[in-house]
Amino acid sequence: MKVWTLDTALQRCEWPRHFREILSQTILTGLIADPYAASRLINFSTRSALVPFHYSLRIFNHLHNPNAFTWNTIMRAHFELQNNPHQALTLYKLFLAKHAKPDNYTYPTLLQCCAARVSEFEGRELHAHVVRFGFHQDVYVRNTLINFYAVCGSMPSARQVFEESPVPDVVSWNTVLAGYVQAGNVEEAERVYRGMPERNTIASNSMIVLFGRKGCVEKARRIFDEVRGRDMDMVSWSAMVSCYERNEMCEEALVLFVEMKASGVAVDEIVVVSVVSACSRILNAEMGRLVHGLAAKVGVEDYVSLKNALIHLYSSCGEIVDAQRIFDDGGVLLDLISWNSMISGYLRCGSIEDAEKLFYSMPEKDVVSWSAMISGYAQHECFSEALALFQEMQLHGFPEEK
DNA sequence: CAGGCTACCA
Repeated sequence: MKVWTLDTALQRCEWPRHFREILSQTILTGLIADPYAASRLINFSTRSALVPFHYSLRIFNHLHNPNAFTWNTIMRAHFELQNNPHQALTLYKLFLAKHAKPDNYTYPTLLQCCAARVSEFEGRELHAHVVRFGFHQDVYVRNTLINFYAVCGSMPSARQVFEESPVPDVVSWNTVLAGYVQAGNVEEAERVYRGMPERNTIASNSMIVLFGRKGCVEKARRIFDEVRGRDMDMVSWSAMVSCYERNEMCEEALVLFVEMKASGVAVDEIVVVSVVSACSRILNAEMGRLVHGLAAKVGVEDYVSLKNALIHLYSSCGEIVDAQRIFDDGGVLLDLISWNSMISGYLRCGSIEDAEKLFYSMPEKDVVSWSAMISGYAQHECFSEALALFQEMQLHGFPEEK
């Protein structure tokens, strides 16, 4: 069996049984000992829904000399597929212990793991490894480093990596800009934006978001109109709609959304959430209902944030039955926010008992759940209940934010 | 053979 035969077989693999046959052929012919062939196999198995993750792991554990590609693949699978960045970093330690040589694809994955864990210490250590192994000139590595530092709130370090880039590309610029946007640093963000060799949609969208968060609606709109002349995308529209909504300019948000639809841009769940929120603010259940219908038409009804926005909308408009229907039909799609929204909704409508029932049957509560219930009691002049619950909260406690 | 940046909610 040759590697190209293996590749062809994998391309045609459609069933778990096929995969097991291919695997046994690879082992029987001894091809599995070829690191390149093994890497093809692992790459396929981690990406394919046909192969359970633990099965891929078992294959990996039996390989004698996996190459960097294979290690990268299995580390990335832990992060992206298993949502376990910690395990990816643990594997990296094993990787080094086996004296395997990392390549230029190794660090982007690992730095993303550190960013996901907001683990500044580990990331700085990786940065040192990047330099030691000579990958600090790689623009992908640099860009993930910039992003990592930005996520950890270390903009000076992010800036330094950026400044020291021999050849920053458009993603480098966008990443450092996004860092300042996330930090809410208007001055530096504007400086970076102005200093860019050329404007691009992603950078402009970031600026719209930043100005929206800072209440500079006119500035946001100016950027939006600039982008409009070049190339705008769904994100530009969503960012501008959200900017209006956040700054309580709900009419403008709705008008822009209508314009967006008319322009033929696809409507997705994210912009719909902003529009539903705008309807909540102005207590316009009828408009919200239309948007709800549109969401169903474009097939984004199951999106949990949309359900939450709709629960909020209907319960704010006194249409508690509609809110309740969304909650009751939500099933496993619901999250903590859904529960909190439904409890607040009941309380707004004066259904203290329904709120209580839900509160006590919650799978888990956070600080919002407790304070919603406590202030709900207080607003309905159930002062002794409010006080009792407050004391219970202090005894019980709640999990701290992440 | 694969990797980096932008939009939403209580």
